[in-house]
Amino acid sequence: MMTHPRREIFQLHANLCAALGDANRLLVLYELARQPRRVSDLAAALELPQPAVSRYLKKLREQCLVQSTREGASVFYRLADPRIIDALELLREVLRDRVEARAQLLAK
Amino acid sequence: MMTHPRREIFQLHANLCAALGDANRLLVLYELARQPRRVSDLAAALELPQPAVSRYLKKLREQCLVQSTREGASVFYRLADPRIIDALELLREVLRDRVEARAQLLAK
DNA sequence: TGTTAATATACGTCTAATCGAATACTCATA
DNA sequence: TATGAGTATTCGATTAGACGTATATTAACA
Repeated sequence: MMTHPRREIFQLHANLCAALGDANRLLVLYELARQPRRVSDLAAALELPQPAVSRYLKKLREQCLVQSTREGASVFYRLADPRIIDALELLREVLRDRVEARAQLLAK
Repeated sequence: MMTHPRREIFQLHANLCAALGDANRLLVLYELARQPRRVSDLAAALELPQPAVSRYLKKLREQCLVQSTREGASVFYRLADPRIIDALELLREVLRDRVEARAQLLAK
């Protein structure tokens, strides 16, 4: 599978997008965009169980969307690249327009 | 589930991203960015079976990423919003830097 | 070295996504 | 209205993803 070199790039691209395709992982990314955080603080802030947050971070790490640095017993995570939020914001604009368009239709 | 209004938005946002999380759907989007196309032309250009392409288009349509207009027996699809490609290109840059960083490490 | 706090992983389960193949639908035209 | 081209959907099977819970790992420090 995926012998075509062009398709391989699209597969990597898709893997990156797929990592963004989960509401909780987006919450994690946006929280980290506000400020770097320890895993436990992240879990507390988002009101999510710690093992779940660790799993989200793992997937985000695998796609190089976040970076981690250990400090003593804790591990701090930060956003790997601000362009990630830029891209997400673009999509959110598209989403907003979509919702508005739907509202317009209903208002008619 | 998903009573929190903030989380609902993130869910919609995630659904949008998830629609981008498939290599073939990305191929479709980029092909449509080049020019609007009929389903069959799209299938031929991408060397993918037509029922598969229709399925990809369906999911993209559900997320308002593409628009369709019927013309006789054919259906033309076009990109719904150029910002989609902008967002994808941002992510592709992140991807490129990631690959380069990996290459740097290997070259050392 | 034993204990505790912090983080990561493993396991079992359940749901959702994907695919190929077959088929149904839609529209124009004879 | 029967036909054919173009498109969409269904079906069954397989695979991947997400979750909660339990447990393992790591590091600091008594």
